[in-house]
Amino acid sequence: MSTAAEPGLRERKKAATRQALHAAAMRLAIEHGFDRVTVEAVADEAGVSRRTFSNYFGSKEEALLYGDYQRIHLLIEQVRARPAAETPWAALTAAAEQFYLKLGDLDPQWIAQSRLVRAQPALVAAQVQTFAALERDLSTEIAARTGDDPSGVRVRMTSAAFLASLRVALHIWLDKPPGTNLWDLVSEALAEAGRGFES
Amino acid sequence: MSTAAEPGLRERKKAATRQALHAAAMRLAIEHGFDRVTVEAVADEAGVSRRTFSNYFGSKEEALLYGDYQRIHLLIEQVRARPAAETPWAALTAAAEQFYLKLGDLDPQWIAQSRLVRAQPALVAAQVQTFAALERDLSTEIAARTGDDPSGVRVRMTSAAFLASLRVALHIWLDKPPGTNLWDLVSEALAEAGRGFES
DNA sequence: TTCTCAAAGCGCAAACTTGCGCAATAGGCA
DNA sequence: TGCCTATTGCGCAAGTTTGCGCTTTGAGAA
Repeated sequence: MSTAAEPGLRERKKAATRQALHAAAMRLAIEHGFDRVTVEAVADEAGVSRRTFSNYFGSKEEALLYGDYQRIHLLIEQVRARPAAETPWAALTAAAEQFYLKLGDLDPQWIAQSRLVRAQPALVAAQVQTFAALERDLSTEIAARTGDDPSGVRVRMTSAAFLASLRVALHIWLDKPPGTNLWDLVSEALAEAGRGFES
Repeated sequence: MSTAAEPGLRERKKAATRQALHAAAMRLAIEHGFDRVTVEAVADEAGVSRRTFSNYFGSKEEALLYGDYQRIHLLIEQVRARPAAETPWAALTAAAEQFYLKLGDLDPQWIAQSRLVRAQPALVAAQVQTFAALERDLSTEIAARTGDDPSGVRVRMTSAAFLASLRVALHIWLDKPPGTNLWDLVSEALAEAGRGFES
């Protein structure tokens, strides 16, 4: 029961199935377009039943966005690795920077394809849920750093503002021509939130 | 085609139906509990078919939260009435204050009942969508005040931070004992966002 | 007033979501 | 090694969501 211990065969299988469903959804969505993909086809492609699909994901959108979920979750874990001396916001922005700079090294072909999928209105809407689902986790992380109450207004707002920065930057990025640098937008959004809005 | 002109009988009927569906959903949810209410029952209560329900709302949650949607929308419109000399954030906080202070005058009985309904996990999750749906509207309002681009990072972030303040305060409020003052929490959240997070 | 058209209500069908219960199986325990 | 229990996969059924097309009705033009 340590922070991230032994996988165990059972959990491995589960993770594999989830990953397979996500990958299958991505593949089919890129190939045939978002709304020409049925849950049945995805489940089929991943080798499980439709019912099992629903045991893993509540909707097609969730399955597609699971990649984003994992990535942001990873980013949140990187926050923990930041020096304890850093303030929460410093740790967050530093983690975001190392995270998004690495993201730039990905296959441009793949980025272009997934961009098309993510621009789908239904997915943009669902993305909000993905980020909101991570607010608790991030609050816990921030509170652990300062020893504050994870449910306090300050902690919750820091968490919300950070995730809102990522989300807003991503939305703006999707509206811009391909090739636009995402980190520049994230960086600008974080700076605005850092500086505050009352001035 | 002025800012808010003649309703027209057609639009009136539409608004009435939407309102009737929302009211019916609230009534039944308060009476029987959120998950014992079917769309069919709501449509029935409002005197339309299930199909028509879906023409107005994408889900039970949306119908329930339509009240919140209207209220926040109203708040956004009140922002427009603030003096042009005020900065965006000053106008937003001032509008929020007059808005939430008036909200305190509502029937405590009704507040207690709707609190129970809103605490439902499915609704808390859906609430995020409700607020996100208003980000564009609010961005337009803020941009109009300063002459900025409504899609700029600063405007979008101001909008997101303001709505996040309302949302986070609301979530915290739902977790607190009944009778807690909502405006106090909103005020604190707005102050945090106003001051910024980097210090 | 009457005609025309677009929007609204709705039935139908296909797809999606979700609680329930049963069968297979991983993992712990004797 | 062999049993016990909780978890996972999945079929089924009830309920929900959504595209399509038909019918009705408000609103503007003739």
